[in-house]
Amino acid sequence: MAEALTGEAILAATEEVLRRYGPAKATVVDVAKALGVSHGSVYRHFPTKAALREAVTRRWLDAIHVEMESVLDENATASDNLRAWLQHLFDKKRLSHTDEPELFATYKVLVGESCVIPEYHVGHLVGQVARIIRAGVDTQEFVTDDVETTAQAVWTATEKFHHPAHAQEWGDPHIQAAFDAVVSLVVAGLRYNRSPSAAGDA
Amino acid sequence: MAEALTGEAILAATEEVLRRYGPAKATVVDVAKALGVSHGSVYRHFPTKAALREAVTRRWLDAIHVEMESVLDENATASDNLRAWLQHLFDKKRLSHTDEPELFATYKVLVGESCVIPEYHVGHLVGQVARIIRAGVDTQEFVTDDVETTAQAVWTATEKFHHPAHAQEWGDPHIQAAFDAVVSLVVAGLRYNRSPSAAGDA
DNA sequence: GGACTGACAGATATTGAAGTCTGTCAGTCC
DNA sequence: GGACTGACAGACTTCAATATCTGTCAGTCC
Repeated sequence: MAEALTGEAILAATEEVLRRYGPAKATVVDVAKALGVSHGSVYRHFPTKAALREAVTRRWLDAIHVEMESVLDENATASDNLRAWLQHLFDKKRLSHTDEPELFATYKVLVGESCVIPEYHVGHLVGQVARIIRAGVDTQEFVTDDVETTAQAVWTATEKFHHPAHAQEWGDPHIQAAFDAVVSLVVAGLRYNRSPSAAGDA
Repeated sequence: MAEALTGEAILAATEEVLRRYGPAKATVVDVAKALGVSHGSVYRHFPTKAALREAVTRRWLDAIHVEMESVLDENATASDNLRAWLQHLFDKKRLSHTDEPELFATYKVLVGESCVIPEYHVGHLVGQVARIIRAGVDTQEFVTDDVETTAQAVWTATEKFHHPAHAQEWGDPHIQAAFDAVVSLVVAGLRYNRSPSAAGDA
């Protein structure tokens, strides 16, 4: 034998095969062929094709999580951090969509195949938003009585700029202006946000 | 002959046929059959099948526009009006989605077939949001230097609660809490919103 | 003579037979 | 004896033949 077949090698080969053939055409046999083994061997490391695809997707999302982490600047205001973080996420997704539309479509399909993967991804990123907001609350730049709920609200309010269902709208020439308007509205809201129950009063 | 074939009668028959067979199966021949005429007659009133479907969709959206108009209360605060208006729109779409999923899917397909129809619908509703915001600015309840842009931002920030691409998430038991959190954030932002260009300062 | 019909051509959708893929497992090989 | 192979069954896709639909228009009928 050449070298032991590892899960990592299979993941790399799967990524390459997905890149080349797309999610609809990529088969387990293609992955095995790229590795020079029979497809039965792939099933010794991953129980199903779905599990293999999910592992590839998770690896890809983890890289995004690490990159987003690096955008945060401890010396900046919470508003600036939030704005920069949201802008970075938007730019990343938008560029990926315009520059490598097939790869973007591939990962869109992969993420959509599972229920747990989007939860994992969104949960992680909302956690990062919550940390930005909590820092803002600590410096009294932001006001909120429930950081988690507010972070989720910020995520939801900016959905158009990160949810792949809206990707086709990212080509609109006015999209950056729309982003700025929403983020300004949201940041203004964070400066004096109220709990839902106390929302009706003056 | 029984009675003159009118455009209105054709629209009603088309709606019924779409309801019965769904957008994929409904044919012009079905519509003609329902009216007891040949399909050639339908083409005397509508140039193409697409035009016929678009006319049905527009009639349906116009009814929604009228209904949304009626939600506004001149004596309420702008915040209450905005909240009630968004809630009414959300409830309407959510109930339609859960109670008549096939009809909802039908109109989702019809709206998606055209580019001009969504623009028409969104343009009209954002106009109503703009009127609510303008009233709030007049009473000094809201602050903004560009009502149109801000109305668009409110629409975009609440996209999750009216865009059909998010319909499957409307069944989530926490969706109303998410709605309340986003609307509270947005309303707080309207009370002291800033223009995008002035957003970076303290 | 103007509203309507129905046969028609080209485009689109359906169907089922043939081919491919997934996941398994008894057997091979070091 | 444990990693790997490759033939296999059943599920899923393709593809091409067949059927249906759209849009037209010459002709019918009050």
